[in-house]
Amino acid sequence: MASTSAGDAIDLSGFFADLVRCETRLYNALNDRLRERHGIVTSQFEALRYLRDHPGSRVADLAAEFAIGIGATSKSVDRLEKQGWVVRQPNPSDRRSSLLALTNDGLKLVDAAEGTFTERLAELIGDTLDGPPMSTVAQTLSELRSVLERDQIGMPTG
Amino acid sequence: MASTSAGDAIDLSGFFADLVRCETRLYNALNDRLRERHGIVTSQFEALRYLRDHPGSRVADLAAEFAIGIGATSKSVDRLEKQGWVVRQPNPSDRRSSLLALTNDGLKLVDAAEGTFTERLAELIGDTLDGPPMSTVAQTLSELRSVLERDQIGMPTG
DNA sequence: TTACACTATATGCCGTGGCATCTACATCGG
DNA sequence: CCGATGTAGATGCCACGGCATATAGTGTAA
Repeated sequence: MASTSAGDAIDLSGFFADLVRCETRLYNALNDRLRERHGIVTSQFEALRYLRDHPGSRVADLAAEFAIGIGATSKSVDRLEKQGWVVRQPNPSDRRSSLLALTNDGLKLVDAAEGTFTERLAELIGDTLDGPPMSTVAQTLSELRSVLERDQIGMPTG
Repeated sequence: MASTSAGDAIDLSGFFADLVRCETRLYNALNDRLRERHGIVTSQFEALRYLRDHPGSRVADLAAEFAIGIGATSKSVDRLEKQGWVVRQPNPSDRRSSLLALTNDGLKLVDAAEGTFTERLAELIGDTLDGPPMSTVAQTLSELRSVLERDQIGMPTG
């Protein structure tokens, strides 16, 4: 009687624990490598990469992408700006907000860090989990993410 | 030529992004509900549940479970102790460390919060993703977690 | 144009984690 | 038993996010 069409109810707590623990350890491991080689951490790399790939974004766009608060995002941009990797440019169509852009240094940094990031990620999971099961996981997480984003689940207040 | 035996190389960066974003949003959503109903956040719930299920644990055991530093864990235990949910008991076999135990209040709290946690988690993912794909995801993440833990990947220094 | 409601984001205070450091205790070789 | 080395965890300083609040700037309607 194993494996009904709906699947025997999954241990959601266990699943969640595994999800969080994988995320924590991968994030930590990537932080170590990125800090060592480029002096940034994963969250900074992700922000810079997002800005490279989405020119003209505003603070609110970053916040929505990463599901962190607007305030936190603003401070995070302050720090990137202080390092000279990002600039706030006046937004001609709304003076309340700024358009964010990478500097040349910022661009060089992301491009360099991307190699490190990808390589380390492959070491961490590419070599270990491969093939069909991994595809399923990737696709399922992608769907779950879409649903969570569609329903605005887990967006911080500020 | 789709679907070779190793699977066409997965976009690891995309997978990682989905993993992190799902984790963030689920964690935030659970935080909101737990804070509202029990005045704790997910990390505290997880710590209390671990202590309930692993009596006699030490600070280092918590740190290893959650892949956070010993120092951070010590401070986290301070806060739980200050709330009256946990006590440090002298460890008869090693006076450098303490054995951690839940108080009665702590036990009542975890048991109550567990219902909220499980229920909210089911709302968030149980209803959305069900059946075989989800099983595969759960099992694969569980394996990935085991490998990361076996190799001590992503353990903070302090 | 003036008032009012709304929106984008900046800022302050707090909780929490990383990392470095310090201390007490444990352990091992002699 | 003694000194050297190792280990558990406590603590200080910093980075960073949540949340509440403050400040501009925008849009709308009278």
